[in-house]
Amino acid sequence: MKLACATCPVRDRAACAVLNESERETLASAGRMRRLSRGQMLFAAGDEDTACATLLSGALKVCLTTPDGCERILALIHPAGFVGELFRPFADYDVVALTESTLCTFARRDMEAALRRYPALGEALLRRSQDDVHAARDLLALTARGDAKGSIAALVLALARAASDSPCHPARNFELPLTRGEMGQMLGLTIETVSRQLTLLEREGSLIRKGTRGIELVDPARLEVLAGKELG
Amino acid sequence: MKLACATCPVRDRAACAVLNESERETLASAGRMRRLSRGQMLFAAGDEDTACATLLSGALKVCLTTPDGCERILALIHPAGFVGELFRPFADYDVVALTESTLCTFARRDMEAALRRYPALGEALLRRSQDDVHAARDLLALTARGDAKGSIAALVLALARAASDSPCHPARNFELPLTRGEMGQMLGLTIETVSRQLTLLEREGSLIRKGTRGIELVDPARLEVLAGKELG
DNA sequence: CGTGATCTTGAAAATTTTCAAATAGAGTGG
DNA sequence: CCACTCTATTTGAAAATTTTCAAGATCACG
Repeated sequence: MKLACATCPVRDRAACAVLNESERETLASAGRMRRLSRGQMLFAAGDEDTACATLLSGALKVCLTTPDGCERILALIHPAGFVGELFRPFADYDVVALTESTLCTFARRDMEAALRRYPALGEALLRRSQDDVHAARDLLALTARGDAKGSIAALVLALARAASDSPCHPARNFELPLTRGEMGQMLGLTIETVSRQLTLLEREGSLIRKGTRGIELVDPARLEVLAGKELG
Repeated sequence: MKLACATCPVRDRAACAVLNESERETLASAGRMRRLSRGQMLFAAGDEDTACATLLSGALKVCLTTPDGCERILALIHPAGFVGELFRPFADYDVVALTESTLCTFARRDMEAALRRYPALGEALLRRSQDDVHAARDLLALTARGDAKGSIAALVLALARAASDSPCHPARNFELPLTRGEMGQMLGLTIETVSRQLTLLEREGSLIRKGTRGIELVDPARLEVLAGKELG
């Protein structure tokens, strides 16, 4: 499917926002729109013909599957996010849709060409890449602190922020895009530990579970304290 | 101190290697050489006049200090590595020398100007930034796997590779650039656990401790197995 | 309204942390 | 060069946390 930048929901937040109309048009002609349903894989680790993509709506996970079959989530991608690795012969990670998602994809060579043609695009991708470094480091700071409750609190807050329209304030009511198992994979905890900690947070009155995926934040401030103010 | 690119030890591996002689000369005139001894801080989190730097020799750690004073190491920087965040008003992390180190530093505005003037430099930094993403994700994959021995094994291997001249093979004998506490800060473990796991690895015959910091790899293959082949 | 997957909960087992000392090392000043 | 001191490391044992194993309970969906 052809791209429709005119109606693109992340038109002025995505990396390509730095391009002018005609530049954008040129780049768009090399791209293709794609729709994924939950669980569908966009790229697989080891793929040779790696591509890259901007996420328009939905959510993706970037994960590593170890030889023994256990999966670890390394990053979440939200709308306007860019995914795919330039300059590398193979993809290193799997990228999978967490929810119904739409994105526009580009062959890597087309993106690399555009990058050389439009220096501003390179700068935009550099900014975005540095944001990825931050995100990975924030997740790192969260993980393995020997404090499961704090990790879960921080993750819930981060997901609440991602679900919110306003950039800083967390949504009060939202749906978790992750299963318990996926939350565990992000934090290095088991499903059972995640479940138990959520139960504890509910008993304490910090949040209320609404069905399996729904969350209502009752006392975000307490979560902040538990989280130790980490994970922007 | 003025830069001496002609004798720079990372002259053709650092980001500035993409510049030609005259371009490099121009950039160099904006930079300053700096020498740090172990424990000295290059940047502190919250600094406003953030700068950036290329490491010529030695090693740096990038770390986050939580409000309650506990420190977490998010990345190690090795020679030819680039450190410092463009495009951000404040530094987010502390950067501290692990060993005697030399580096050349640039004011952020000078580097940003160079980046716009020399698109190839932007591409080089983008590559490097993507490498940082990988490094952070690899560390993430390592951390909090509920398997202290495997984490330590992988970290020792990674440090052995970093200490080696050849890019792929680990050094057989080398000095750890990190204290036990710092290793723990990287992996989310306590000093005692790190120490105990090293003792176990020695008892198993995987390695030999030589003094406090020295390591001889006796059975790297076994470490690989324990590590689960992670952390490039 | 089944049916399979996801989630919750319990209890025992394993691992890690904590607390407390003892040892080894590095650096300093005499 | 040595003794001294301060810091880092190792080790032990108890406490705390998390994982594992095992059932139930719930949910989503056809």
